[in-house]
Amino acid sequence: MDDGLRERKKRRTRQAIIDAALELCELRGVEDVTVADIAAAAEVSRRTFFNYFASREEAILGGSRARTEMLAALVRGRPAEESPWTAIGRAWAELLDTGLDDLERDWHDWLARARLVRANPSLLAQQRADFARMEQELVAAVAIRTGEDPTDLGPRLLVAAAVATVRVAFNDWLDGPGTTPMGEALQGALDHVGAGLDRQPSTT
Amino acid sequence: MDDGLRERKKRRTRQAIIDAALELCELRGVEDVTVADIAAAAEVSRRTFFNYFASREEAILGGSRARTEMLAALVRGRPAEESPWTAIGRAWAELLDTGLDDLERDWHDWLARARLVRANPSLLAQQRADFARMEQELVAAVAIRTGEDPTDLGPRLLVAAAVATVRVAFNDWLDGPGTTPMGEALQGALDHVGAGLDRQPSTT
DNA sequence: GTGTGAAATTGCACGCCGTGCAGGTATCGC
DNA sequence: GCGATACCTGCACGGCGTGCAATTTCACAC
Repeated sequence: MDDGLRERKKRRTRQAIIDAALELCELRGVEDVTVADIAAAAEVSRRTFFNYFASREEAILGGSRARTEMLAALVRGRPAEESPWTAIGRAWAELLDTGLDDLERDWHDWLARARLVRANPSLLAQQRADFARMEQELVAAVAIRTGEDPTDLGPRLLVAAAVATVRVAFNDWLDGPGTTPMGEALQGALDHVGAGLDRQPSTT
Repeated sequence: MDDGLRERKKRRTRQAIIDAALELCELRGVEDVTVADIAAAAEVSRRTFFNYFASREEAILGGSRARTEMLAALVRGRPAEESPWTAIGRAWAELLDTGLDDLERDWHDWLARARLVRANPSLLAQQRADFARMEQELVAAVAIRTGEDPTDLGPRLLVAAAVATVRVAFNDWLDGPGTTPMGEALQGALDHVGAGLDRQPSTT
């Protein structure tokens, strides 16, 4: 993992910026936090902030890339006999179980960020960009599983529908009382959509 | 339609800004066009530009709101016996046929903007915001059709999948040779996804 | 046509964002 | 130790988006 002093310092600085951004936003509201504020709280210069993140929003939503890559890896690791749709659902379950839930703080921060986005539309663009990246990663992962080309329409449609489903289910879960585990909500939505959507309500 | 001099002037100004933005971007590239440039080309002050559009990107992608509302209206107008999924597909076909195709210039500009977005990722955020708005409008329209609540999970999942499908199919069509009409490409993708995605490739 | 109120346009100023550049500082490999 | 290299920092700059007050333009009644 390249554990020189240099790399460790960089990781610490990066995390300090992410933490400072989240904390300040929770404390004072997203709109009242400037890059200069975050940089000061993380004890770096404003210029250094931009060496780590391309925008204020990227720092606030920080770390989504790592989670996305983990999800893609989990999809690639699912048994080959699972359909792509099922594999994506199971991979999400794995991510929620092992990737986040035992790291208490990660899970807490994740929820905090999700609530920030819901409360503040100015972060929506960044979140959608994150979802777009997730889509790309998952298309690649699915294409490897099925032997298709990542530029084929099939896997792209499948993954786009899956990501859209997860996004809606996730937001719905956030609005709810939070009594049922999120994994179940996700799985339910994926089952619902995966079974086909072109049904008359009356034929149900 | 409120045809005072005032309103007509406002519409003309708005359209002048949209046209100037698109033309300058096609001519010099999106990154080399500032708000001041657009304002000058449209013969308004920079400040007035911001009275009409909240951002540079909004002007470049201008007019998407009107199309979205037309699409929602078409969905509401589809026969009640059509499933929501089918209704969305048919509404899109109608929009492509009557809403755009006979207005030659609209269609041309629409394609130009789509190519701008593909060539320049800085516009992606705005395009995604437009799709998000479309999702909201369509959820409302579908909920009216089915008598469901717009906050229910069902219509939101259905519409999210439909919009994602349209987005992917549209981008795929843009990359292709353009020989087959776009309406067919859209319909094919919607049929594919609507039939259900949780299938093993081998069972096809 | 003329006055009056409402609405739109404009210029100005401001704070913030994101980036290129140049010089200083810390780390690495040897 | 000691260059080479990567990183941090301050500075300056252009561009964005907005509040504000002055000014122009339009609508409407008389």
